[in-house]
Amino acid sequence: MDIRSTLKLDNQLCFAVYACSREITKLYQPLLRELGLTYTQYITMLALWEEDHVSVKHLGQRLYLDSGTLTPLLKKLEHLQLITRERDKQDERSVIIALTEQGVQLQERALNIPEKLFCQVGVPTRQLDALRTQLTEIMNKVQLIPQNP
Amino acid sequence: MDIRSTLKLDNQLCFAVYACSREITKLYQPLLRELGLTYTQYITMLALWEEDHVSVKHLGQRLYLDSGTLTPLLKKLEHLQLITRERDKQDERSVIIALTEQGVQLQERALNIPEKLFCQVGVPTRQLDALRTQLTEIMNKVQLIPQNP
DNA sequence: ACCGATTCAATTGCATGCAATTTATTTGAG
DNA sequence: CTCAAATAAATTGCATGCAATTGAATCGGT
Repeated sequence: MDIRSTLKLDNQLCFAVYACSREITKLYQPLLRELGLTYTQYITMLALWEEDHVSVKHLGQRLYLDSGTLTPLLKKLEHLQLITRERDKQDERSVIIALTEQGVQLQERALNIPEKLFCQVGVPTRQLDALRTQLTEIMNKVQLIPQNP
Repeated sequence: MDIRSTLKLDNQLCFAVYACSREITKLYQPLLRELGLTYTQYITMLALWEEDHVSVKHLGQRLYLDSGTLTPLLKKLEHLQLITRERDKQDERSVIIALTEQGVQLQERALNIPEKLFCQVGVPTRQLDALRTQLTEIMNKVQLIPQNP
């Protein structure tokens, strides 16, 4: 087999994941626009609806995002009055993120989003679950790889 | 089942794809740094190594990127002397991207990247191929969904 | 208690992504 | 042929992502 075929775009898992991620994000846009959220803001709200009153660090570990991305994003959500940001009294280094009443209530308007997406894409649940499981497995493998530092 | 469980982060295929994409990109970073390329620049070079002398529009369709992203990125690759950008003589609206000699030769130094990544992640080829196939299927389904305009 | 190492969030700088608009060029209906 | 519509790239503006650095607070060994 030609060694160059290993560099073909359609043979790259990385490209399939990368392109798929962006296309899926675009699919969410019109639904999220109704909530006044961007995709990353939506993902952040998902995490907070599951677990409220968490530190920026904890949120970052959950979302695989660092403070460089989260700090401005959380300031935006604060400005939208969906969350509050307060220094942890026990450890002033940490900032605790908490949902406001508006933030809690927004979940009601988000409840039908997964169903709408599912209907649009039209792929069986079993297949979606299998895909998600495999991606999670890859994630876990990648996590174990020692990084440079 | 609790309807709210459909909003759980770990149940979202979108989040799995989104997070996995970013983690995989990070895995490429140290290898691409040796070539002096960013991840998106690398993906663009992959497309050009397969098919040279293509328009920005064609490249965009291949990579699922628009001119807003590609124009500055291609200018950067031009500055790195890996490609040239020239107006199409037959249709002055188009810009034709072509590899320079340096751009062609860079492929040699990229040939071992897929193998290195494969060894790092340690997931069987069969599984990676299956994953890629499923992602491609989702991509195709998503492509068929009529967009707002 | 002290102080160097560590931790956490914020900041800075750079590179995407993409919607929306603009500019230049081409197309095509009449 | 002519001009409005369509097309391609570039530009603008905004929102990420993330590496690297900074600043404030805490930890921990002595």
